Amino acid sequence: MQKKYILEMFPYPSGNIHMGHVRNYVIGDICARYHKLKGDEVIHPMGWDAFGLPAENAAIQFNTHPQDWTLSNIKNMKSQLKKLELDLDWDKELATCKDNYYQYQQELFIDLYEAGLAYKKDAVVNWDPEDQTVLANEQVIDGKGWRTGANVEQKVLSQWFFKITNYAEELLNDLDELELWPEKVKTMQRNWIGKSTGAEIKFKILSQDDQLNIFTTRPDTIYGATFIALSINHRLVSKFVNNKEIDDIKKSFAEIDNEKEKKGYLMNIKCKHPLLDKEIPVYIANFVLDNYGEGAIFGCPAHDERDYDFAKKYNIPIIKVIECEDKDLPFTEDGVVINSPLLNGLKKTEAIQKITNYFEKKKIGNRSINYKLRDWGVSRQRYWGCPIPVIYYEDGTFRVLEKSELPVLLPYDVSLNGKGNALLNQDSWRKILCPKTNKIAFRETDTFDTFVDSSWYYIRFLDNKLDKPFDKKQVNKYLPVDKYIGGIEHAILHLLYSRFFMKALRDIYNLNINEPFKQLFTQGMITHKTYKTVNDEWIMPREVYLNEGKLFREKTNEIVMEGPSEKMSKSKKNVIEPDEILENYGIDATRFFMISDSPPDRELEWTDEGIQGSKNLIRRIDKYFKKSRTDTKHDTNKMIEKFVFNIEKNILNFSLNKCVADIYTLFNYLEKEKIYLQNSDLSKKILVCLYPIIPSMVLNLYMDLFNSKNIEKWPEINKELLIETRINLPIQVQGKLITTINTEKGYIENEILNSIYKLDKVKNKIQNRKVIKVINVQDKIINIIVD
RNA sequence: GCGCCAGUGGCGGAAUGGUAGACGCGCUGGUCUUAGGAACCAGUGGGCAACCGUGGGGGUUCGAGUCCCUCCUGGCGCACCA
Repeated sequence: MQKKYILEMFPYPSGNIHMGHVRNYVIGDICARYHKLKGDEVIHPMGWDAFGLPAENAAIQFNTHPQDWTLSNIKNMKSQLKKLELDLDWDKELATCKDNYYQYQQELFIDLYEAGLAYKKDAVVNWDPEDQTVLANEQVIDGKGWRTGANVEQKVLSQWFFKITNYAEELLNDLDELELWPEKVKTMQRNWIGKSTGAEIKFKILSQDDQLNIFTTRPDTIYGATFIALSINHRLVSKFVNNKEIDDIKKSFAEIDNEKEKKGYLMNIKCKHPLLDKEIPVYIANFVLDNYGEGAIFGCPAHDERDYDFAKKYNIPIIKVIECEDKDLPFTEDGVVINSPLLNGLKKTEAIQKITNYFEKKKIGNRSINYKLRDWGVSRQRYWGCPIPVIYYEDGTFRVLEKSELPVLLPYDVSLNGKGNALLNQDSWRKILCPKTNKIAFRETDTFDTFVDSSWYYIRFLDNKLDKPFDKKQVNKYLPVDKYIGGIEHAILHLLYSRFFMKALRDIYNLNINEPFKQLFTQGMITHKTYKTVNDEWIMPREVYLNEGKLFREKTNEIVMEGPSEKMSKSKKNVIEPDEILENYGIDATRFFMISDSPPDRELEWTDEGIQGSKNLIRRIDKYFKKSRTDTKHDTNKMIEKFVFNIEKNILNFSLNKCVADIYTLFNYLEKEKIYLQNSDLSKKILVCLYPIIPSMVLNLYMDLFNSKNIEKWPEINKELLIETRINLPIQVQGKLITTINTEKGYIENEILNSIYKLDKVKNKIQNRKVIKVINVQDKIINIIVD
């Protein structure tokens, strides 16, 4: 028996499922049911990504407790999922907020710490002022918090980090082996990891016993270096500039739009050019990133756009070291090196090689690889998360707890006021007597980023009752997840963190698994038309009615304007509630529509006509099987074999919209020819194929027709039946279609040509021109070329 | 700016280099009547036609929606990454 681990991204228990969940889980459910019919050992679990801020916010707003709020949401959403009749392994259910999940996460943290993959350091971090917590780099989008949209501030805090950078190279390289991942997601991850190769060059600081390390991808332009620029947070800035000045500079940077304007301050130190007898000025500049390389650059204005802008503004010399016209400056393309004693006449790649070798020989630099990827900051200053199992002593030292001291349970009795971390004020929980040292100690009050929770839940699903995080044998047997289905919004965050976790756990536990998700499928969003009144008020689609070609709002009769179809959102009032749809159209029609109108990886527009069409088809199928059997001369074996073949192929490719087309085609044919199969074996075959898609009605029909609810195995395909013996052969003249003829496969070219030449359409086309060539692609096409 | 993906009827979308538009929605005409959010039948890329049609222009090929070059448009992602 083959194992198939089919997983949909588990939901955050916000209260209600939405149509996006429905689409996601229906796609997964179709796969899971198909594989079960094939006789595979299917794992198809579901759980809850249950820690996180909305619970705290809701608790304050509704005067409840995050735990109560979360658990009641889970209860409600579970009952909604049950209504969708998903074939899930509910005995594997887990919720990350329960101690039988998160205590094992604390164990994993201890493992990571001992393996050197978790560490604590002071760091400049992204602070979300609205959520009052730190965010990882991945969670800051365009300078704003990914959840709140608030402008992120920079703060220095002592934080826990996971050493994801240790795996940068592997995370990058292994993307190549993920053949069943969308190229788009892989590209995004590659960009995020951001590998660049180049050199690190040492610049001596004149009349100081200190030096600068500068990373560059263009060591070939070193002779054109005319300035150095540092980030305001660079080590040497605090060494040579006093705090007041630093603050002033920071303020001046804060006042301008740093993306549009370049600003710099000349420092009173100078560097020596590594190859020339020349002094280079050092600036503090707003455009130097402090978290890339060492936060320092050398500027070669002639061949870099930023450096050029900066040099123009501050009258810094511009020295050409690659041959080009003055008007082309800054010239960033490949060219012949000039003004560079060691490199003149070389092209870019040769020059890079030569100069880097020279640096290494002279010990003034070396080859270097840089990644944009930073270590993952996992501390969050929030109550509703997994406690980090660490204690601090009064002298400022800390100790990571031992596994025997776990679990560190989250206290229930806290007072939440929305200001800061509630755990900080819980001295009864926070303050302990350390059993090892008998000293007073304080628990870590930061909790884990919830992305830590979701980085290993697919492992815990394998056995949610185990008294350790997971069982090695089971992991080796059942991972990776064969099909992982979810939204593309997790392309970087969750999917990169999970890949890191899998690799880290592999190394710690000596597992055989390199990648957590063998195949990734990203389903598209569901969109719906939006409507607004002339006063810019969003209104619900169901309030709108059409009269004489114009749209009006019910009750008020205001004129309504139709907007574009957009992602369903409460603020735009274009949301469709799953519960309502299930009630009005039924489970099968709802499932059907989820796969009908678009390929699953593209947007699906919600339309009333669409869901109604699905319902009509359901009714039609039902009626079809209830018609009494007719004797017929038709041989439907071939037709149905083809149907089985197509459905199988299309389920395996996630081309579920084509399954819908296959179903229509089949029933169109059967009804047109009035072939009613009722309780025959052929009916059985059809129903088995329909079962993954519309299980509810298939079960009922199966019961009616065969007096059983045991759906048979997926039919073996008889390949001989798929072979067509007659074909419609297209006939072309000069590559253009003239006609088609119906003929036996395996015709003899000369024979068939004789009859083709007699066809009026062909004769008219050829007239008395000479046939110079005939291209016969056997059983495919015949193309006659005349002069 | 860089990267990725896409552009096919009124709309959603099908097409291993070999009959473009499967299938659905919508629309048109008709049938039926238990007047329905129903069902059934016929039609539906453009053009009177020869023919023309897959964003535009080139190319490869007997043959291009599909491959190559180039441009345009749209979406997504990244973005002062040294």
